[in-house]
Amino acid sequence: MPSRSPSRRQADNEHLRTRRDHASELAEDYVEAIAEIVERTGFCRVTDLAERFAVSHVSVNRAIARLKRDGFVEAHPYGPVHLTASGSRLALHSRDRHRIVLEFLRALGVSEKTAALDAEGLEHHVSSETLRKMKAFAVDRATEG
Amino acid sequence: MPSRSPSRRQADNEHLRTRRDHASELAEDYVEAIAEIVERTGFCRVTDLAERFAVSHVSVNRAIARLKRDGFVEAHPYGPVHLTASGSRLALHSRDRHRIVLEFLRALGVSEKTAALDAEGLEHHVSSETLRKMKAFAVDRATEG
DNA sequence: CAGGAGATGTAGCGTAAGCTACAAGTCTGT
DNA sequence: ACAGACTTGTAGCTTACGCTACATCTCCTG
Ligand SMILES: [Mn+2]
Ligand SMILES: [Mn+2]
Ligand SMILES: [Mn+2]
Ligand SMILES: [Mn+2]
Repeated sequence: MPSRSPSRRQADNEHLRTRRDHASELAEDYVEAIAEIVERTGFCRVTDLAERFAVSHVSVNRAIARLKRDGFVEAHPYGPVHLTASGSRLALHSRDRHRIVLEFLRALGVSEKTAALDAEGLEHHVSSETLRKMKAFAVDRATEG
Repeated sequence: MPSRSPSRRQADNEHLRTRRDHASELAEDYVEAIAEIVERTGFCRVTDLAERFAVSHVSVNRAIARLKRDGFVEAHPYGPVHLTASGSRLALHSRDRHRIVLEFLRALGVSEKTAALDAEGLEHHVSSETLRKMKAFAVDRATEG
């Protein structure tokens, strides 16, 4: 008789993939936010991030500690938060992807507010293959009618 | 001078929305899996779920405890897992949404394997508005060329 | 050059999810 | 009917990421 559950390579497990996406999500959102805040205001403080993410400053502190540990940011007590080279690269990558997903949703006809809300979660689960398709679609809709 | 950060309603915070999406994600995926396994094999055991999600049976046990607590499943020691009425409703809803997202990715031209991988994470961040657009797009591509 | 407001840090807590190791139940074939 | 294989349960650990309460620092303003 056939086995109840045919074996499949781990790499093909969708849930594993999703858990991995989530493991890198916080770092991606933080470096993206830090880059944006620095650009806009000159420097990024704990409070800015707390407001951005709608969490307490304590949660931000702990997140920053993890980002430091992972080499994405540099920060000293009572000082502003800076991106490392690695953090900057990740920020650029994340921002690009975020923009493409957002543009794509707009091109699909989703309202501005909904697009912004959905994109924040969606972006972390979009593979490079899907991202390419989204980009092509958005560009298509922009050039043609 | 203008405040460094213009105030915004909490409901508009994208990260808050994303965190809420994640809070309901496990329940959605579990009831969806339970419904599918019951349909296919007649009943759903702890082991089936452990394999499906690629986690240990311990993680499944704890997840089932939470699902019980939240009224989505009924289960007794050493017995199979059943969906409650509430759990069945959630399963149907989740399965519909999952299918639409998957169909949509296919219609976009994403490969079968990638579509399956991406859909598992994406589905939880798709608002009803975006889902409608995705459905329309998929249907469009199916009927026309 | 004090206050005091606001920002930051720390202690301690909670829940969700993951794990290994071990204990105990169930079920099947001989 | 029972041995062994498989399944399920439990104890105890870990990390991520939320929180409140309280302590401390910084920086502006009178
Ligand atoms: Mn995001
Ligand atoms: Mn997600
Ligand atoms: Mn699903
Ligand atoms: Mn899913």
